[in-house]
Amino acid sequence: MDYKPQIIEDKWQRRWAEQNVNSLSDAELGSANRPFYNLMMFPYPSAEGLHVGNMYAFTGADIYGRWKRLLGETVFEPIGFDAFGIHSENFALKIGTHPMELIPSNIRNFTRQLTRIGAMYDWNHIVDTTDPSYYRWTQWLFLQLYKAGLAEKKEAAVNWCPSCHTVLANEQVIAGACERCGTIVEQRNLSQWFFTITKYAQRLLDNLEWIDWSGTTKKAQENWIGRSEGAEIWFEVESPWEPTAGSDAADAVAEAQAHHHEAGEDDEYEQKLQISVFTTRPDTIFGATFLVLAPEHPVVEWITTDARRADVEQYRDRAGAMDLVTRKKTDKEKTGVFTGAYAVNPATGKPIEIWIADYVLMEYGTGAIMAVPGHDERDFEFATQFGLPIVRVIAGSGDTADSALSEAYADEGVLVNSGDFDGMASGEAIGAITSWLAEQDAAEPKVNFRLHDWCISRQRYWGPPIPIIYCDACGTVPVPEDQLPVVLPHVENYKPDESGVSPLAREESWYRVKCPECGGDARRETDVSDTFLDSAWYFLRYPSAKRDDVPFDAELTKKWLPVDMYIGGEEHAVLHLLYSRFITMVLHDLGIVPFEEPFATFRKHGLLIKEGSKMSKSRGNVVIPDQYIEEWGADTFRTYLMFLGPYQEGGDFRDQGLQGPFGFFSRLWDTVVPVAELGTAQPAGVIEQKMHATIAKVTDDIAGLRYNTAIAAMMEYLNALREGNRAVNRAEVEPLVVLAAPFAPHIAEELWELLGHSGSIFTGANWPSYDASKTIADTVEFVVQVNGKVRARMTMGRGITKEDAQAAALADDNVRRFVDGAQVRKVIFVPDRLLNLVVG
RNA sequence: GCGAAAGUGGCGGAACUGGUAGACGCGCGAGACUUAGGAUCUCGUGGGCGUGCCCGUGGGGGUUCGAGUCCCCCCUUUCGCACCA
Repeated sequence: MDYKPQIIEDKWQRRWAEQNVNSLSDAELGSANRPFYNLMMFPYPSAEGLHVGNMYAFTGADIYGRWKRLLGETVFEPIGFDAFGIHSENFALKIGTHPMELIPSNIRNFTRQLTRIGAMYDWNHIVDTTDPSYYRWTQWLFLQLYKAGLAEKKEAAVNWCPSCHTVLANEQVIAGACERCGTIVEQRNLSQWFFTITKYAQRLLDNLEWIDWSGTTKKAQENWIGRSEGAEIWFEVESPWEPTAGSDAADAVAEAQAHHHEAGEDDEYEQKLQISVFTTRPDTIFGATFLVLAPEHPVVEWITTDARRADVEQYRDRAGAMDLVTRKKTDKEKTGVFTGAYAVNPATGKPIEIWIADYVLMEYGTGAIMAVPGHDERDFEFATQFGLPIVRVIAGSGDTADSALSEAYADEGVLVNSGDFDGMASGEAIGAITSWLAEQDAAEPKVNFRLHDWCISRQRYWGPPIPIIYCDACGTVPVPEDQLPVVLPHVENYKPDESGVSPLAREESWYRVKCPECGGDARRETDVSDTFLDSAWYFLRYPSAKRDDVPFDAELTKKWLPVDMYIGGEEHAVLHLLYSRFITMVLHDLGIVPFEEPFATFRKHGLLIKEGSKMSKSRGNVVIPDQYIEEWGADTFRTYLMFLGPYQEGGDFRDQGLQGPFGFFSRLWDTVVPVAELGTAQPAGVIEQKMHATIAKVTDDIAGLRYNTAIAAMMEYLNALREGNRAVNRAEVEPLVVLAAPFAPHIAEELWELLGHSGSIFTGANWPSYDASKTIADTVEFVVQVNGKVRARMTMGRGITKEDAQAAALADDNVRRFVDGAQVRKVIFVPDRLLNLVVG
C-alpha cells in the first residue's frame, strides 16, 4: 500500500467538513476556557485566485494554530474576504463584469482553494466586507468617529487621471503617469473625509514600546509616524503691508494678534502678518537668509507685490498642474520665484526675501520653511541657483567663522556668526535659542509628525457609502444608526467620470433623501470609504460574525480579543496595521472595547521568490498553488513551503525541492503502516533519547516559527528510526505522527486512524511531552584541539573530567604528533565539548 | 539620503550565551534491486594535494587558547521611507 496523498486528503477534507471538526459553535466560543485567537490577514479575492504568497502566509499561521490546538487550547481560526476596493473595481471594469457578480464568483473560487490547502478554518464565522451585514457596521464605525469629532471634511490635493476620470491612490501613479492608461496625472483639490489619526500619533508611537511585534514592523511604523522635535518660529512680514478689511488676510492678522495678546504683548504687533515655520534646527536661525513657502500656501496671494504677481501666479499654476509624484521627486532641479515681500529674521532683526518653491510641501510642518543654505542641502542648492546669500553659522572641526562653504554642512558643530551664541555647541544651542526666541514671543518648542490624517473618502463605486446626509437647513447630518446600512445600490454604469465625484452622484433616486432631522430635502454623501477602513476592524467582527444586532458582542470580544497571534506580510506594516491600531485605540477611548492594542503578538512572514528572482506576472514565474497541490498533495506542498527557508525571512521556491518533503512522507507512511499491526512497546534505548530530543526541538521551533528546522528535526528522527533496518515499534512512531500533524494534517489523520484511534487527531491526540533529562545522550563526541586546531575526535562518556579527557587526548597518536617535544602551556577544557592544548 | 535586514558548498539553507562549519533537503556520483518508476535501498559528496595535513563562512584589519558568531573599516544585495525642513 503506497502513500496516495490525493485520496487521503480528499477523505479528510470531506470528514472535517461533515463533522464540523474545525468550527466552533457559539456555545463553544462563549465557554472556552483557554481561548486562542489565531489570525491571518484576510485575502483580497482576486480573479486570478489564491497566490502562493497567500498560501505561504496562511500555512505558517495554520501550523501555529493547529499546534496550539494540540496543546489543548480552544483555537479560533477564522477566514474572510477583503473584497471591496479599487483593485476589484478596476478588474471588473476591465473585463466588463459587474463587481456584484464578479466578487461572489471570486469568493467561491477562493473558498474552494482555501479548503484544498488543508487549513483549519472556521467556515461558520466568515466575514465578507462587501456584505451589507458587515459594512453596516463599517458605517456604524464611521459614525462613532464622526460623533467623537475624529472625522472631518476638508479640501485636499489628490492625484487625478484626466483620461480614466478618476482619483488615483499614490501607489497607482507610476513615474507621474496613471498605471492603467499612462496618461500624465494632475493634482486636484477635492473635498475629502479625514480621520484625524494625527491626534493619536504620540500614543501610536508610545505603545510600540510594549507590544510584542516583529522588530522590523515596529521600526517601519516608527519611521512612518516620523516624530521630530524642534521649534515653531514666527517671522513677521515686513511693512508696508496692510490687509484689506474683511479679507481672509485680515482674519489671519487678527488671529496673530490674539496670540500676542494672550502672551501679554502690547500693541506693537498690530497690523502685522506672521509666517510660521517648523524647524528641527533652531540653532541655525542666524543663518536663515530667506523664507520659502509652498506655492499653495494661503499667505502667498496676500504678500505678493504687484510687480511680482504675474510670475508668482504663473509658478503657482505650474506647480498645481504637476502630479504629486513628480513634484516630490528629489532629483529634479530646484525651481521657485520671489514674491517681492520680505520678512524679518527674529534673531538677526534683518529683512530676508520670501520665495515660493515646490520643494516645500504644504502637507508637512507649516508649509513654510526658514531656509538655511549654509546648513541644509536643499536650501544650499536653491540659494546657489538663485544667488541668495549663504552664511555659515555652524563650524565643524577645523572650520572658522569665515570658512567658505562649498556645500551645506548639515552636521553638528559650534555656533559662529550667531551673536551672543557664538561658541556654543549646536546641540545645546537648539534649546538655548528656542528659549531666547520664546521670550520674545517669536518661537515655541514643537513636536512635529510626518504622519498625516487618514483620507478615507474615495470618489468610487465599489465601497461602503459614507453614512452622511447634507441638508440645506441642518448642514451635515449623520445617518441615524437605526437606518444603517446605507446600502450600495446596484448601478449599471459604475465607471468613474470627469466630474470628480463618485458614480453614485449620478444616481439621483439614491442620493435624494429627506433630512433625518428636519424632514426637508437633502442629499446623501456620494463618496464611499477606503478599503482600509473595512480591514481596520474585521478582527473584531469574526467571533460575532453571525450577530446582526451588534457589530461585536461585548462578552465574546472580552474573551477572545486582543488577537493572540497575528501573522501577515510586512507590506502592511504601515497601512493596515497602523489603521487597525488607531481604530482600536479610538474604540477603547469611547469605552467600546476594553483594550487599546488589537494584536498582542504580530509576526511578519518573509517573502517567497522563485528560482532566485521575484515572482511577477510579467516574468511568468508566479507559482499557482493548485497545480502543485494536485501533483504532490497539500501536505507535501505545505511542508515544502515551510521547509524552504526560515519562515520569517522567506525563501526561494524551487520545483525540485518538493521531492524532499514528499520522500519524507512516503517513508513515514512506509514506516508507520506495518507498525499499526503491532502492540505498544517501549522505545528502544538509543531511540528514546533521540525521540525526547526531537519532541523538545520541534516544540521549541514551532513556538519560535522556526518551521524549517522543526521539519529537519523530524526528518532526522525518521532517518534514525529507519537506520539499520530494525523493527520500529508504535511507541517510537506515534509521537512523530502527532509532531507532523500541524504541518501535514491529512496524512497525520490517516496514520492516526491506522494506528487504531477513532476521531480526529486534533481532538483526540495530545502534543507529545518530553522528559528534559532524557533529551541528553550518555556519550558525547569530544574534540581535542592543539593550538585551536582540531586534531582528534573521540567518543567519551558524558561528564568526563578534565584530567581524564587530557589523559585520553595525550594517548592519541595524532594529538601526540603535535604535542610531543613541546611544552603544554595552557589547557582549556569545555565540559562535554572540547579540550584545547596550548603548546609552544 | 535616512532606516532595517542579510552575504556560508553546485543549489535552498543549518550552527545555543564565541567551542567539531556545512544539520536537513535538493542536485550530483557509485553500487544494489531490477526494468519504463518523477521509484526504493546502501555508500559518497566544500576545495586542494603529499591521506592527514593545508585552505575555506563577501573583503581587509583587530580581540581571543579558539571567531560564521564579538569590535573597527570597506564592498555587495534585498526591503521599507524619502525634497519631512
